[in-house]
Amino acid sequence: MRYWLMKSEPGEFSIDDLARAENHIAPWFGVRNYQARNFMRDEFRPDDLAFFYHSSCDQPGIAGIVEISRRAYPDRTQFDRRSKYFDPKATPAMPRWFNVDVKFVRKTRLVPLTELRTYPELSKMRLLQRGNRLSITPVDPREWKFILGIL
DNA sequence: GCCAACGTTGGC
DNA sequence: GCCAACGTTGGC
Repeated sequence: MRYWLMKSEPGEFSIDDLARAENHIAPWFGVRNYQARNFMRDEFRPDDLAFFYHSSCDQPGIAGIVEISRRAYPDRTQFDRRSKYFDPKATPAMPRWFNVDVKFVRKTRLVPLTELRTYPELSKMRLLQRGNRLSITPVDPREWKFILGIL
């Protein structure tokens, strides 16, 4: 079982939106970065856990915990001409983008990015590395455990 | 709104 | 395959 961190702009999709979703499950669509895609497509497994991170907002930080509930499958927004995630080079026979389904586990207190940066235990965390923009990053089990301890 | 740091594109 | 130009992310 592995741990991850997944970024979402709460204006687009927040932890509360997931909590309100039917069965507490929603697709994590719209990832259009190859590295992030590869993590989801090749390494995500059902039962993996992830921090739900709110980005590009007033208070960026960890907002909740989710569980992967379905293995990667083609992201249907890539085929939708009206979607901002439309990709003309993708075809159903040769899909380019994938998403997983995530299930709401719980909300946490909002742990701000600025707070995360203060802990030496997290100094190696991928999220905190300079210039990191990846919307999906692995989380070391020790880092995961440490963060659970400060919630 | 700014801008650093990346990622992607496309000409050669 | 190189690399300049351009686009995007995301904190501030």
